[in-house]
Amino acid sequence: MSTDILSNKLDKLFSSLGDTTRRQILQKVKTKPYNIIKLAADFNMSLPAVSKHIKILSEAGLIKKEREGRFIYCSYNFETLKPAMDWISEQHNLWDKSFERLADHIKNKTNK
Amino acid sequence: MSTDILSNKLDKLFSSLGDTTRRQILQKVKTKPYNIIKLAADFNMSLPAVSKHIKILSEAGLIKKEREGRFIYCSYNFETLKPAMDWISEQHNLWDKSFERLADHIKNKTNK
DNA sequence: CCCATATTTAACCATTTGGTTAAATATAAA
DNA sequence: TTTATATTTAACCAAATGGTTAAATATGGG
Repeated sequence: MSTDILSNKLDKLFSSLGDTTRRQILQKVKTKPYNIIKLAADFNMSLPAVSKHIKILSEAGLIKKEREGRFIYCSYNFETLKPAMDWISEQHNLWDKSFERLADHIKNKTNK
Repeated sequence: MSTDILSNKLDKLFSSLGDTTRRQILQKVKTKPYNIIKLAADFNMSLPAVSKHIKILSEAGLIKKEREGRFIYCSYNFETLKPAMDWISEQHNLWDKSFERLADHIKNKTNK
């Protein structure tokens, strides 16, 4: 995957997570799928507002919508979080390396 | 920490990461501190634009600004990523183990 | 077919975001 | 003290965000 497409994915992923309501929606669908009306009932918010949040989560790839009759059930695509996890892990690796550098630096200093 | 303050922190944290330029800035300061002008030089963007991005990262807690004479150096607060990592790690039990290892690792580092 | 229900779209609004250029401020250097 | 340099603030702009209400569009059940 090219870097800019990944960037775009990460942009959508991280910014979709940057909203409390959306993280709460994900918490809700964590255990079982919900339809929009049931989801909206828990947030003091209009149906279209919730619908929009779900659209954003859906476009980020975090939830999957499946129609069953009149209802559309939203479920959690956990695996979509992986690139975000990877990105953060990568920062951690860099952190590790910075510690290593620091350690080397100190080691070199003390050896001289 | 109360839930809504944590929410607000996560909102800032995740949405500050939801921009390619800001993630690139973090990549830049990962190895060594940079001043704004040096940072801006690498992005085809005006100084005030970069300054604003840095303000956002700074308010999210991801970078620390320190003045040295005329320069302000930006460095990476890696440990600020922990709540984001924790949030993601809570999303799926399957991932818990690997994240716990990572979290413990970072916790040990930050506590020293 | 008609009706009720589930969801989305349209139109609107206020605020935020991400960029610009120009002016202001802070500090060091001469 | 004057001047140069580093950074921020001000003022502006277009587009995106997060919400609303009202209308439109499925879909299933009588």
